[in-house]
Amino acid sequence: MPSRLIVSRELADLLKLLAHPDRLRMIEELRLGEKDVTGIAEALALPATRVSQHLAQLRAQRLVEERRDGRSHFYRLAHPQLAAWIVDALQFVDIRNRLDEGEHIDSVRALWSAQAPNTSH
Amino acid sequence: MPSRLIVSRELADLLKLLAHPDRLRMIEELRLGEKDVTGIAEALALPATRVSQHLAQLRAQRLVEERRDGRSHFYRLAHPQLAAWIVDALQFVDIRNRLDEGEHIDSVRALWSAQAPNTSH
DNA sequence: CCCTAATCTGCAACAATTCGCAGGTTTGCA
DNA sequence: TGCAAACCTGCGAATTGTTGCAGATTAGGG
Repeated sequence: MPSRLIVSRELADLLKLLAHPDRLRMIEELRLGEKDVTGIAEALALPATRVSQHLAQLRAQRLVEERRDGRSHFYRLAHPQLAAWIVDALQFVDIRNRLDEGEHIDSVRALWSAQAPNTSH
Repeated sequence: MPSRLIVSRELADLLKLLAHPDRLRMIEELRLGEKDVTGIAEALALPATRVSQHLAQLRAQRLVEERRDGRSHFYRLAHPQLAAWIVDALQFVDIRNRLDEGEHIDSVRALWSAQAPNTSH
């Protein structure tokens, strides 16, 4: 009965997929709704190719869903609660000597989930 | 204000640390209380050296705390709620064609958190 | 003091991930 | 049909992660 082993591998694969700064920001970016590749790339100041590669990975494990409209591909979170679950992880990051001195965990949490600083509109 | 970038990197580091089947099982193993290196190694059928290496990583990011008693080093979760948070991630793993057909998410969840099958006592 | 148990650390080989770039596909429009 | 916009995929080089093994450390017991 190696189910336990199997589950630990599945979980590890999921966490590995999430364990990249760009992908985390992308998920956070999709928190409020769908967005197309170019939109994500601009919001996060990343090359569109990289965003596309990340999206392919997220898509492969069904974390995002795609909708095509003309030449644009819109992506949305398959599980909207994923973003909230990720924010919950902040309680486990080691605060000492990380995050510039004086920053409080709650302010960081608020900032992370805050609306992006409107790169364009 | 690159705080957002910094936070995404911190989160990614944390998830990267968790994204290993052995380490996930170790954390689950510590869910109910402290255990020494040999105890963990036996319960999970892993070489003690590997367990020690994993523990060093978890320790470095303060996810586990150490207590020494004689020659044994007992480890415990720094944040007991971490184990529950990890179990929550099961809702995001893609079920199709993973987990042997017919297995239900709830049964997997129960199995994962169930007491280990007593390898020895 | 010496031996052993329990654990830790350093290192090298191997494996996996990341990322840019080149080239391909699909769609809209003239 | 031809062209350009928006995306996707394949590939190779550089980086990063994993793991066993050999050799320290630390502590208990003669």
